[in-house]
Amino acid sequence: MRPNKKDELVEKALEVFYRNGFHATGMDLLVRETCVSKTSMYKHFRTKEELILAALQLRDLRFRGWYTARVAALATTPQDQLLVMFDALGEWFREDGFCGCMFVKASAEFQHPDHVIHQQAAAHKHLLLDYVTGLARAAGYPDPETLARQLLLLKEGAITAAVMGDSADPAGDAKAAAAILLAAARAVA
Amino acid sequence: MRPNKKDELVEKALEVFYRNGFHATGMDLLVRETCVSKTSMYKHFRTKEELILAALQLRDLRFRGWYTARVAALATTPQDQLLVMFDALGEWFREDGFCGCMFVKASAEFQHPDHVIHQQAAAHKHLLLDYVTGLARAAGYPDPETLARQLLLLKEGAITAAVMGDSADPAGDAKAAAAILLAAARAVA
DNA sequence: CTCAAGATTTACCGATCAGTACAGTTACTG
DNA sequence: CAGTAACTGTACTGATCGGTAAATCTTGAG
Repeated sequence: MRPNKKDELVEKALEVFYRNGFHATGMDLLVRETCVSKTSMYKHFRTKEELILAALQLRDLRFRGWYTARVAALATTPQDQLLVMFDALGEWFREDGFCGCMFVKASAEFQHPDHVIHQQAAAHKHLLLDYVTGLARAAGYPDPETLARQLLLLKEGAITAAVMGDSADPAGDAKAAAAILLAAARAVA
Repeated sequence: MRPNKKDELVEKALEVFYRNGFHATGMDLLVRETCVSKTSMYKHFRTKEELILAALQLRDLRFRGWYTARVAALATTPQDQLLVMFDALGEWFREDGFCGCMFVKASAEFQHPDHVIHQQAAAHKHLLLDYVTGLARAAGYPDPETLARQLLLLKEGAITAAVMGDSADPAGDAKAAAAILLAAARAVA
């Protein structure tokens, strides 16, 4: 049971779950794609649910890492970062293989709020909210909590729009709206 | 084959799919819940996919009917309706048994953009966009298309937030943000 | 080399999946 | 009443679901 083997399994599972969905992906398929036997798979993860949770955790770390780094690269001041977070979003939308937010999909497939998977998905969103709230506070806005929640509404809405194809440039729409909200929030200060 | 029997089946399927998910709901369960034999079920709908499409169509008609009626009841002018659409949204969130947008969930479970179910889900969102664009145009805003797209970002984001529990009152946050966007759009005119 | 301990594979479990063959039942026609 | 056409219920199909028992292979110690 090499420790890196387990990571490979999670990696592959993440990819397949993201592309295929959770219920629609059977353990047999995962076993086939990872070139590992079923028993070995179940040695690493006692249930499918455990594997899903591991995949979501990896996704959370990776996405938040990429996203915050990208935002930091695109702008230096918290004020500007609140805007370029929508540019980073647009880059994500245009990536090959983009098909929505894994956590939204997870909570859609495991709907019950008490379900572990649903809660882990919600936790990811909460961490993102904390991140944006921190930016808003650092930028000196009054009521950074409300501002962050509203910016996240735009972000989540843009993801949905990107998946459902309502708009040619959902991230751009969101960024324009965000600029208005930011200006208005600043005026109140 | 009474015509109303088919409607009952769609009705029940809609409820179970909404509560349980699509892949997670087997035809056996639906047959059990509708008190109809499997053969009869497959007489009305040749495949599960056909049943899902019928359920989505009913949901589309019903939700848009309810939503536009509720908005019309809460305000008379298009200008005010663009705001109270978020009050109606909040009422929906607080309904018993609310568990997100059926079309978002459908497109999450049937991800491929070419899939019939995905497209039918996208069509619903497009009809809603047309509705809001119409309101924005009637209210006399310049660039009603962009304004409508941005308001819908807030609406979709609020739905996600309501499902994932980021916020105590996502509809209220969205309404406040919408008010700012509306004022800014008016100022440009 | 021998031999035990751990990891891996094969083959399988009962349950459930979407979908169907066929016999039985009903209801309308003459 | 007989005949028939439409409908319904039972019982089943092969495939796949998540998960496992027992056999096989690998490995390191003595």
